[in-house]
Amino acid sequence: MTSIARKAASDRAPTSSDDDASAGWSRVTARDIAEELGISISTVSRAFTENAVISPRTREKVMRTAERMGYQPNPFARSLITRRSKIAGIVVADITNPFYPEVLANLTKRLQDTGLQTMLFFAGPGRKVDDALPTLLQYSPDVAIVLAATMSSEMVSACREVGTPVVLFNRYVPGSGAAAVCCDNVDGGRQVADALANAHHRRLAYIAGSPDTSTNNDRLLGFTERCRELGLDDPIVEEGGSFTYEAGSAAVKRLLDRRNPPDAVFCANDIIAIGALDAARRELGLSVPKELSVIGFDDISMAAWPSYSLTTVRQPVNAMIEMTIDEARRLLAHPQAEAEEQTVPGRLIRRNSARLEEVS
Amino acid sequence: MTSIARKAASDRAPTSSDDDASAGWSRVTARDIAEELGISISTVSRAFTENAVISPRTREKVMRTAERMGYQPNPFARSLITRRSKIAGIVVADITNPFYPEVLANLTKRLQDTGLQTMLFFAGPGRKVDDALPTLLQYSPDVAIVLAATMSSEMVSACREVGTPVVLFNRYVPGSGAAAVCCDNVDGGRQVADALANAHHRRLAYIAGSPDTSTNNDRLLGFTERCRELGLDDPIVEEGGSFTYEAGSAAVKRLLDRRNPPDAVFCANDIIAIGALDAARRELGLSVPKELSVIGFDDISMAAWPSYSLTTVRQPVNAMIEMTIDEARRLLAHPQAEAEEQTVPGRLIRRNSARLEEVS
DNA sequence: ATGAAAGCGCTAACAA
DNA sequence: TTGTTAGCGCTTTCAT
Repeated sequence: MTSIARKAASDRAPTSSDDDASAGWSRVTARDIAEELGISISTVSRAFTENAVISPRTREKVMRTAERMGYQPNPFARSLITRRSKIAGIVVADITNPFYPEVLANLTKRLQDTGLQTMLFFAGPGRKVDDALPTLLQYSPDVAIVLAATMSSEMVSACREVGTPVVLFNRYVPGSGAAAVCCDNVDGGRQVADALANAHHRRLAYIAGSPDTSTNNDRLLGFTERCRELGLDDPIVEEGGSFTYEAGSAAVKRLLDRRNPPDAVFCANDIIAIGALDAARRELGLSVPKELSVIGFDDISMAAWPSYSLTTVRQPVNAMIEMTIDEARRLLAHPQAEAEEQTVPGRLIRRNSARLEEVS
Repeated sequence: MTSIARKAASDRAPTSSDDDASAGWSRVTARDIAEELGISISTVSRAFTENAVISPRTREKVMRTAERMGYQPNPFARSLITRRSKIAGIVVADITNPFYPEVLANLTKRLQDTGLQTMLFFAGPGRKVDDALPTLLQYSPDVAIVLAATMSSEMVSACREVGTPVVLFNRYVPGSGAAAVCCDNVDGGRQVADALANAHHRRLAYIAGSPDTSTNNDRLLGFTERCRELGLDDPIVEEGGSFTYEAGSAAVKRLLDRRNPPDAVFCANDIIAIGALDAARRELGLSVPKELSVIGFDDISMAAWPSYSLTTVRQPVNAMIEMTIDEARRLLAHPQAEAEEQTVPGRLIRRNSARLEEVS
């Protein structure tokens, strides 16, 4: 059967049966282009391969007919051979924090710029990251990027064993073998302590987010550490339980219900801070920042909204994304390279939710 | 060369050269399982194929060794033959509106429940949906889902021609051949007009979002339509220009700057409404809802925050997601079926940003 | 119920 | 510079 006959046969419309579940129409393949041009399939392939030995003229010819006939190489067939899928698997845990949609969007865009497409997986309540990974690994992505979540060291090893490096974004698991890109959360906590101390706040509090997350712990660590260095009392730590508005709102009420309430609260992230700020103002009738200073972490776009004007530690998202991509590419190029845990400093953005000294 | 030898050869660790760019280690294949068990590759395949003729005992045996050896079928090789990728391509345009991250998350989860993995593409400023589609189509997804964006009819046809049905979420393009799932935006607008009229508001305004979006136009259409039916003046239409906080904030200021300012504004979505509400309260010193009623659309989680307590039309997100999935499956099963444009009614959620009559 | 063989669409040696 | 050949890992007739 000639290929044209084959094509015609498969080109026929699906049967008229309403139950027809045919997968649709046949696509244009390299073979079609080859036949159209009277050249070999390999040559067509070469036209689409960078650095392949092929005369510019033939390549040009191939590209034009490909364009005309609507041919695009089949990435599945290709990756079967090249053993590179050109796919990045992204696992997202917490999409309710507005910080992450933006990261996801920009990360995906930048990945796409470097020729990697994104397969998306959600972890979250009832869906552990570890559970999502077998499915992810089926697609042998060239890299797995995990946003705001951790995974077991065993899973990281499993990934590397099948050749998929893992990059954690905004989390780290020391000794796991996973690369990690984080804002310097410890330093961020310290910056806040410094700023608050300078402005003569003396009763400091910290509203925690999800326990056992490196972001939460490190921000608190730096904050406490610096308070001690400055000879201040340890901050009161109020467990929020999660990185949510409600957590912040409830926690600040408990905090201000104490005999000796704080005059400044540092919150584990912006959403908590906004919840705290709203509750302080509207439910407790406090004036912010006059009676209470509130500081967050992340600098999500809401933080700049006039009604919040939240003082916060800005995470250098774009830099972090670039580092993530660089690390991914590095690990891809050198599979047995050591995974690096990298950190970028954040910067305190002074707005109007905290009474701070003017910076000179 | 025996396959064991082949395997051993490819199993060797990458060379020690630091420049080594090998793609990693070889994975377990069906062949490995077959050899381990002394059966044929076909049988291994059958064990993983639902409704395949295979004895329960063999299947069980295969599954166990697969588990033990860490074998999972390669979806690329599989889809090369089956001509089904088990992939859903999702195109997202506007991730800054908090409505969509949640949709994306839940949609992806539900898709995954039905056995479809998600490939993610971002459109947006400078990246038209139409531009993202060729890449998307390369992966021959079983369905393309477009969130909050439109595409050209030609592109829709191109998709269907290669067997990929398109489902638009929260947009529609009549006559394009794309299926669509929307909240009933016209009806939502009408509900708002009714509620406002009942509460004796007389000077109504609408703050528009992105022009030329069906969501924006239909909400306004229903609102205006119903105002006329009720014998009210046409609402003042203030162009916001986009579905953003800043747009809402700026628009409401212009609106209240008029000689004869409105006593109620209906906003094209919640983010606009929140921007309007903040500006009205904090920049113009108005009391909401006493001096101005503000109503939004979507019911994002922020709308319920105490400081906003936004009255809004709730989109039945989960229902819409189910409909999207159902439509996708239907189109998949019957490739030549007519694409349907479906609509679900929204519901007005009465909170405290609008002065409305009590409902009986 | 199972195996052998063909081939999905492509790339990568190897020849020519 | 190009064509030929041999698969990548899998599913699917067709025999058995």
